[in-house]
Amino acid sequence: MKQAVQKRTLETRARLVAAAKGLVAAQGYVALRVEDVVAKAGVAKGTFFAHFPDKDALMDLLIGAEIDRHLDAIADLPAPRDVDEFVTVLMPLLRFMTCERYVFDVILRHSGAALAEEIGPIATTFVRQAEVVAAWLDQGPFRRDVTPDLLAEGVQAFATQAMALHFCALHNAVPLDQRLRPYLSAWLQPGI
Amino acid sequence: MKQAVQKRTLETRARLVAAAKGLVAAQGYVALRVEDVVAKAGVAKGTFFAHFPDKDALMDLLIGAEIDRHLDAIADLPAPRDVDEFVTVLMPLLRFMTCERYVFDVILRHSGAALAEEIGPIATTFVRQAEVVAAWLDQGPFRRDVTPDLLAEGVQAFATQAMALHFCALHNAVPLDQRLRPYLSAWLQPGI
DNA sequence: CCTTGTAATTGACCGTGGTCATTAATTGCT
DNA sequence: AGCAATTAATGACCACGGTCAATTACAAGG
Repeated sequence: MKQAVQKRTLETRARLVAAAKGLVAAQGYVALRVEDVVAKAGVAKGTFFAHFPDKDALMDLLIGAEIDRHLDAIADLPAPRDVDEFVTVLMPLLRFMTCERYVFDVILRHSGAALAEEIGPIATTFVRQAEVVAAWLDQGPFRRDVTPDLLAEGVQAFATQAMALHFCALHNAVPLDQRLRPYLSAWLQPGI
Repeated sequence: MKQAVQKRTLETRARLVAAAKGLVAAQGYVALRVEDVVAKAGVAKGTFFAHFPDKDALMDLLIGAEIDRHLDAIADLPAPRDVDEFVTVLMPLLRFMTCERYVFDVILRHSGAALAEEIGPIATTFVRQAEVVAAWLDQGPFRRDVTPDLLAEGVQAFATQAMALHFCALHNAVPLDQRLRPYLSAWLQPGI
């Protein structure tokens, strides 16, 4: 006896999303409160959680949509001919991803990876880890070729890395693209 | 009229940390509640926040300490001679970092980077992004050599990437080390 | 040993995300 | 239209991190 989804349901959901978008446009993502969303949408709090498992799911939706818009703008472009072009094309997307610390955190949480920040104990351990690793690499035999998929994953890894470092107090003097370029040069064009 | 730090202060802090460690050992990191910590330490809730800016700071401390222990075990070892050894040596640390999803999130937050997960809207955009990038890379002129520091940063980026993917429902069938090896091969030994 | 200034502690209180038993609206069926 | 079954909406309630004005413990000077 499965019933079709009610029109009312879609309307409510649309009102919630619209309200959320309005509030985000006005005050940014961090400041978004579920209570404000339901108030603006004119529904009860419980209703929100009947439509979204939690607040993060709404954020996922909103931010995901925005990322999609950027990808739409990128997808049709001709393939970049070098790293500089590559980075340039990617920048608008990366700038959105780093428009707010909170946004980046949400993206991390809903994606899956990370690197070096403030200067708490964990950050310190990362610095140490970097030193240890660097010492190893200084004396090992290393370096040749791979698949596009693997390369693409690598680009994501380095982009994430660059963005993460961008939020680190000690490093955010360097602009994001300047941070990313050497990574991508080394990854995409080793030995040049 | 600056006064020396009181012995009482150190004791209280030590009791808080000890209580927290005990609770973590018993129930893991996610389940840790500030109220439980103060109860076990025998102090009021406010006291906790006189010693730590927030709960995350405590987590930072606990997890950072654990990471340090792993680095201690690693630092004195002879430099690994190939990627396999490299990965093997790194694994205990990475396994700790991924022992709980929550732990990995805390590390991400206190470090700074990320990649591909569950399969919400954002994850979808990451897949798309990967496709777009892959298509580009398929036809561009790429590849050669760099500094140890940059290499170390790359290792961190790929490790994070691998860990992040490890939490992704679609990918966690592959063991972490198997995921990491191709990354590091490609990054450390391009063209081989 | 009191006094006085500072540091440490307390716990009632708040904000905000999330739950759930109850109530209201819809739909399908006859 | 009337009835039952299902789905949507409600809002009082809870959990838990975090705050802060008030209180207590401490240390130094007289």
